[in-house]
Amino acid sequence: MVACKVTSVDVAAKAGVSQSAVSRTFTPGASVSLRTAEKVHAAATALGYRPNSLARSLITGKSRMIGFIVAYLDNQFYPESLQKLSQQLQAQGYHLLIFTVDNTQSQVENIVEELLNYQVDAIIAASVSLNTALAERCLALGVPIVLYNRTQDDTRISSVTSDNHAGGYSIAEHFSTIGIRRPAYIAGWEGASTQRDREAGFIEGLRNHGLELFDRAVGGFDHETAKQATRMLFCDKTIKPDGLFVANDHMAFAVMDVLRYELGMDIPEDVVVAGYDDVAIASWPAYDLTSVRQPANRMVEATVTTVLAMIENPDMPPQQIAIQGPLIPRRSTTSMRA
Amino acid sequence: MVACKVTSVDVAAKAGVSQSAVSRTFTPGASVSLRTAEKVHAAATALGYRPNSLARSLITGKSRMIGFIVAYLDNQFYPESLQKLSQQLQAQGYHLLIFTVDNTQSQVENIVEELLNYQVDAIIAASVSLNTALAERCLALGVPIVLYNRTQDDTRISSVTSDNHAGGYSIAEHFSTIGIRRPAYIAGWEGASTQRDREAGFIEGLRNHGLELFDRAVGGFDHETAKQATRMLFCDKTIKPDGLFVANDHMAFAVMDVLRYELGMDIPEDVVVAGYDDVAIASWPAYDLTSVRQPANRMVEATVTTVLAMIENPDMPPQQIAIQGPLIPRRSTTSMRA
DNA sequence: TTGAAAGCGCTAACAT
DNA sequence: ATGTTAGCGCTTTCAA
Repeated sequence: MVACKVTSVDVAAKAGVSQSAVSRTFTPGASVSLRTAEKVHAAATALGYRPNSLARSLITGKSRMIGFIVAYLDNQFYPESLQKLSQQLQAQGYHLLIFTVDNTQSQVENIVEELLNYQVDAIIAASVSLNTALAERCLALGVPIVLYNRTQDDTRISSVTSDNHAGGYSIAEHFSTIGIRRPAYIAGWEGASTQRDREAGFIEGLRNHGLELFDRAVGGFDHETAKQATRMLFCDKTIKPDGLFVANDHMAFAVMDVLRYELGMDIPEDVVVAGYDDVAIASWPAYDLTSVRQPANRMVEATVTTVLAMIENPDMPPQQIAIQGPLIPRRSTTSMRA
Repeated sequence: MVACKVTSVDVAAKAGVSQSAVSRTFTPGASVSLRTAEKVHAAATALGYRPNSLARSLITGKSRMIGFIVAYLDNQFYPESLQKLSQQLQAQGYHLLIFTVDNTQSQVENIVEELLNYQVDAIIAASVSLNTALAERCLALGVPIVLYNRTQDDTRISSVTSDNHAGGYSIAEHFSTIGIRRPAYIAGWEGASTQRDREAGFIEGLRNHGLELFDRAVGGFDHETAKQATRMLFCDKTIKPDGLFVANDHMAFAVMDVLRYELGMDIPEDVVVAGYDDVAIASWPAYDLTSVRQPANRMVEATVTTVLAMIENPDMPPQQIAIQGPLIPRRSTTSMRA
């Protein structure tokens, strides 16, 4: 019943109409009479015909595929974002072509070139930055590109993030309120704009509340590295931090594990811990981690809107969208003593 | 420097060769002289030319895209698998076109149709099953399909799983060894083959060790539902289970949270808990969960090998691969009393 | 090794 | 509303 390769010509023959009639039947908004459409549909169903998206794309110049570049799939924030993105784009008839990178710059370059070969209608780059040459190439080719959870100094590049500076600031404010005296910071990968902005906001917030950074270590957005960073901050120290802002939740969980299970410290009695992202695990009672929410829902919505708008209108000016997220105070910074 | 749409014709003109020469230069294994290739490459670089994958696919009938259907991206096992899959396929010049579903059967159907329109070279379906009609359509179209972490009764469908029956059995064995008397089970979504096999293995293992299932509830592979299931098993009960096998780790974490923080029970003193998958979080000290490892690495390797082999050779017989994974005993089932 | 020519399956003018 | 025709950018015979 189902043939191997059925083309619109086969359907046209069976339905007794022209090949273009078949094409029109499967083109939303084309002018076909009901009678013709019915005949075509009948023939198509009988033959098991489905239009070839690739051939269509070749002509229209639109593939309805969007390239998605992502590096840190072990950080729950990204699978969550990916799922929402995929769902929303799917609803609009777009699909994600996935490219994973290990975040080395050279790899990103090759990946983008390959992406462009696939004639993707746009690129969403999550958790990676593009060098200027690359960005310019996409711009020149007229392929819209939106950074997700990263910004670039180059303002011609659109981006969607949370307000990382404000988020870092609000943690400092919170630390000041609960009486932290020796605030420390565990940084993410230092090449990342999110890392930079969160730290800058935190430092500024501390300063404005009469505090200064007591210590700092680098966790590189990586679970293991974050553990090392924690040990550095606490082992063989006579004076230790009493508050820790960790650049993202993913690392904060590792940090809490080391503090509790290696160093035998109590959170929040001995040290308070705050993270960033508010991923699902943060609210699990085992961690109950104070965090700045990155509203994946709204960030994804903004990304979808921007990307689709840029596809529609290539002359749209680039957008730098920073979405405010609330501080979610939880037990990791809430002493029971009070 | 970089034009908007550069075709092989432009490059040919600039290089002073025929368009086919350009095509050959970019076709691995085609016969081109070094001199021609150099001229072409120079012209291509100058113009910023990149071959159009879509046009190529239209002719070759190979898109080098593989459709990936996935439902449970909040269960860490899937992002982890997705990342590995993407990396390995990328290394072979393939890329994943993502389709997310919320696991309603009707949605899967539409999705597969759409996938086929994109002329994907194969389909990998993670955590979903296909009805027979759908499977037959793919088979008839010659599109290889591999189920990942699911099996189907229809043996014409290839699949890669862990040995779920053996895994469930090994948990029962372990429970027997540590002296569990009232083993209970929290099931996943009951339509899933993994759920069915894990439970069957568990029950059989219990029976062979002189035990029988004390109680059972359904968690549907969902965090919240699993919490409810736990409450059902423990609230208002005079006799409670002393050992809990939860159909996957993702649910087991929710179960442990309820036991500890809602019901004030100690794990493993009051009740032991075991999961399945051995996702990263299982080894975090906050949970330290006994689990059956699903070796994502080897499962992905098997999947890639199978998929690529089927693309190469359409007549390859279907494979049902079940990969053995060890039981990883951790503190959640290891009493300190001993 | 190279170029000319014929399509891959479809859309989009253009006529009718 | 429908059929005819000309490509989209490329690969692949076929001759040379």
